[in-house]
Amino acid sequence: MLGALRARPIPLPHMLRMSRLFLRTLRDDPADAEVPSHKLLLRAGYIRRAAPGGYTWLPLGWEVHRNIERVVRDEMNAIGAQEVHFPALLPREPYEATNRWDDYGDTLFRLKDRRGADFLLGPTHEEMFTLLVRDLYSSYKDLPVSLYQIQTKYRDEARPRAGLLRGREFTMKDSYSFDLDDAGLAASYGAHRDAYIRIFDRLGIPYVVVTAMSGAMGGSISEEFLAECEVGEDTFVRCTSCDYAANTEAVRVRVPASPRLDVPAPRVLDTPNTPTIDALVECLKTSGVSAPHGGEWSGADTLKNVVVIVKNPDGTRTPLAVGVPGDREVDMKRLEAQLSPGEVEPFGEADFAAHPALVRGYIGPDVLGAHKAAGVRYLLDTRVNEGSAWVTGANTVGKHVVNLVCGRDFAADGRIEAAEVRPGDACPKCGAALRIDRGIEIGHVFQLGRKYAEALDLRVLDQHGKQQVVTMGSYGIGVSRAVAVVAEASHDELGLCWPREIAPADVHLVSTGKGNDDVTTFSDGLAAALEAEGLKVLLDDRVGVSPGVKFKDAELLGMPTIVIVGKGLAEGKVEVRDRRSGERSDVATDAAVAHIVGACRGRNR
RNA sequence: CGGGGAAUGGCGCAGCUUGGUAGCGCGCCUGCUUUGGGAGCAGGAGGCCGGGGGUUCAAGUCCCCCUUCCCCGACCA
Repeated sequence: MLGALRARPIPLPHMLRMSRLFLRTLRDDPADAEVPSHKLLLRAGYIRRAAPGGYTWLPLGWEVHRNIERVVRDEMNAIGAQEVHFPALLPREPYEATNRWDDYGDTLFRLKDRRGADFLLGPTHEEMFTLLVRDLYSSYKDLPVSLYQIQTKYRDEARPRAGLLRGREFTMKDSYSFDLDDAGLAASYGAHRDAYIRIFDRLGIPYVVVTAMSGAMGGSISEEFLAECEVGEDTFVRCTSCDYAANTEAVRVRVPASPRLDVPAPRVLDTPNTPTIDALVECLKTSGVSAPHGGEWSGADTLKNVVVIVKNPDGTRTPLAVGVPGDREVDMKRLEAQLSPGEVEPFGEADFAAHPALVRGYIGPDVLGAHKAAGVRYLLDTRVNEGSAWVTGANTVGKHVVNLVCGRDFAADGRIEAAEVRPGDACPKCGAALRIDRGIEIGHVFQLGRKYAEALDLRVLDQHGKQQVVTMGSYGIGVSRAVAVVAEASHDELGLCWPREIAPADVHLVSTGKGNDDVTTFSDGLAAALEAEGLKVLLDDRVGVSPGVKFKDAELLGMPTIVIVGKGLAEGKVEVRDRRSGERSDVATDAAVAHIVGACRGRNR
């Protein structure tokens, strides 16, 4: 009877034995995975989908996750931040006090307990941290302080996708700084920003720091760490000459002053069948009317007035007209970011019916503005600057106005950045051409200011015994997302290639032995010797699995160093391969430990 | 939330058009052979065909509803 029980070798402290590891790799790509990180993490047995937008971490995946946590903790502790841990299940009241119960919209996971009381699953924890500090601290002498946690966060995303890259449950490190004054906040912010740079460098993630909008969080100065990534969801601009980089939502266009052209008085033209900019331009070209700049008419000479509905958090709907150059689309993301927490919706049939002064395709500034005929607030894009001349709708079907000069012939209720940004546009900092790239947000730092402290009454006594509202910073890193981002940044056609800092093991030792031969004995001894040197070893000690399968698995799993003990042993050699470069070398058995340790310590990537 | 595709064993897929015993490859189990690039032979286990309603003598297959997944758009660590 006892003989029928499987032998259970006592594992060395860190040893991962594939014969016992809870792992099943897949030969084929899962059908519902699209992006490389999702496919590979699934195929290599790091994660498994358990719910819409929710993933189970298998042993190797969780190892990577913990390694990333370790790097994050290292660097957070190094700047003096202290770790705490809140519940993920939170009461409604604090979020009510800051209005985020409503402002967060449908993305907030709301639920009720058995008595019908409202709860939420935390999407971020500004409120809880603020309350915690308020409860315990009341003096300037207690500041500054920075607290952080590594927590499971919940967002009821409209569309979870791409595996770990955007789930509804994910792990985030969020930290919060508390300072007495703006200089202190700037220092805390700077410390976090520097720590983030060290963290992402250590994780081997290529990233760009871009200026960002603070969005629904409120606050002012804000930067995002974007991993450059083709499958990323953020679009950002970067200067081809200077160091300017910004999220497209946050780009602030600088338009040179318009030349003071001597533009004739405006006049109305018959422009039949010109509800679109293209049709209008064609019509102008054959109209005999010349453009104020003397050149040929183009879409850039037209002023397009787009009407949208702004849906406010309280449910009310306000129309808004935006004037942009006709050759550019309104970038709804940019627009919405500036109207936050309002949401932008298209102006529908019913809305046109409710505003008869708005003639679709021929809307002009004459009727736009809070106190004009249509009663619609009117904002002009930055590109429509003072003194510039335009062709625009005459508020009558088939008619447009030419030579309408901004400031001279029309005005708006204000300004807004609404027009799309395009590659080649001028950099707001140095004027060189901008390029546009995609990235995925892996970190976000911003100076929250006093919004939360005010809403939740976080004050301390200053040196003069006066109450001062504390100023806060908020800093996030997507930990689970980082796992996918590293996989995205670091793989090839064969599989994953983990940077050494976060790999589940330093060495993947492939033993082609049959269980009771020299190869097996040597492999076990080598693995133990490497462990004794402080390396983590994943030992493929499976018997009856062909070498080809083991090689494929080693490449798929992605440990930085692969050691093969097999037929070379007869000549006293083992093979050492670098997973990333593919570089391989035969090493004498008696030099193997030193060589492998050197390979693992010599480079850190 | 709009538009498009899909859901059949752990994974990849066929079967649906034309209703009638649920199949193939991989993986898994047993035995023998094999052992440096996802092995061979033989024998097995494993499936309320996403869920619910209908039509029918009979539904994986036809009809309706729901859920989930993927892709493209609107939103985020």
